[in-house]
Amino acid sequence: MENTCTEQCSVRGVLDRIGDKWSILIVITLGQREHRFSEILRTIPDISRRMLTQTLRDLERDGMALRQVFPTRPPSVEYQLTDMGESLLTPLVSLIAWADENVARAEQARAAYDARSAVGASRRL
Amino acid sequence: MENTCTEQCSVRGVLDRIGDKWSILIVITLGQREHRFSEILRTIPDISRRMLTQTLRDLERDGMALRQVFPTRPPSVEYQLTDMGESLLTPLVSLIAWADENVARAEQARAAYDARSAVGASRRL
DNA sequence: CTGCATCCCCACGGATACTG
DNA sequence: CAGTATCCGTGGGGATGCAG
Repeated sequence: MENTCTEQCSVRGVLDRIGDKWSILIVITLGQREHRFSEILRTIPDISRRMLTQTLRDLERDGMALRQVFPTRPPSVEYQLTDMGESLLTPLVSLIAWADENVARAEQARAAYDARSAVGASRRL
Repeated sequence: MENTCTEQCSVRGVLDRIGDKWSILIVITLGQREHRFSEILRTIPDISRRMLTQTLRDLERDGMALRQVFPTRPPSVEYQLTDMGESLLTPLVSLIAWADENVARAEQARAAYDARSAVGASRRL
């Protein structure tokens, strides 16, 4: 099984779209229920309005999210996942599960590695 | 279920580590079998030696990959996944599967969206 | 409230050349 | 072969201000 384009291309395509800093967080947020613009802003405290708008547009463009404007005063906008967006939740949940199970181990590995490197560095002085 | 730290934190941690441009591709490559440095270089044609080294180091640091040096002339180095690295393959495969099933739909959605936008833009002239 | 425009910074990562 | 070192461009994304 050569991976030069079988797996690689599809993952890369997906990663280029949802592999950015915010897309997945937004998908997960909308996965819980529909949200208004400022609700997402509050749920993901460190995203800027600029990036939220932009990422939401991209998700909409890719058919992952739906944007629904209510002509109230002041106007309100609801965002929700499309079917495709919902379906992304499944693999995402696997990833989250993996993350929960492995963060600790990764952190230990990292600490151990850094400890080793520090020793090496001091030897080199 | 509030997500302000239940899901978000763990995903963010993972994403910050493997969400970069190359990590996942390398994990997938090593998932097929162990590889030497230049083998990976050939499998992922557009990665630079600089980034390959760096990403490999990070994966090693996080306990995802193993680095094994053979003192031959010239020296050779084998990289392989650790158990943790292997375990990441599972959620990754889900993601790849999702990607394969949905790239087409996403592309259509994107084209449709762009077509709509183009119309809107010309109306605005 | 929602969202677009502008300015600006910095770190991600490419190209290249050098070492063990 | 497997890196390391340096230099440098690009663009992702933050801050801010304005508009419907």
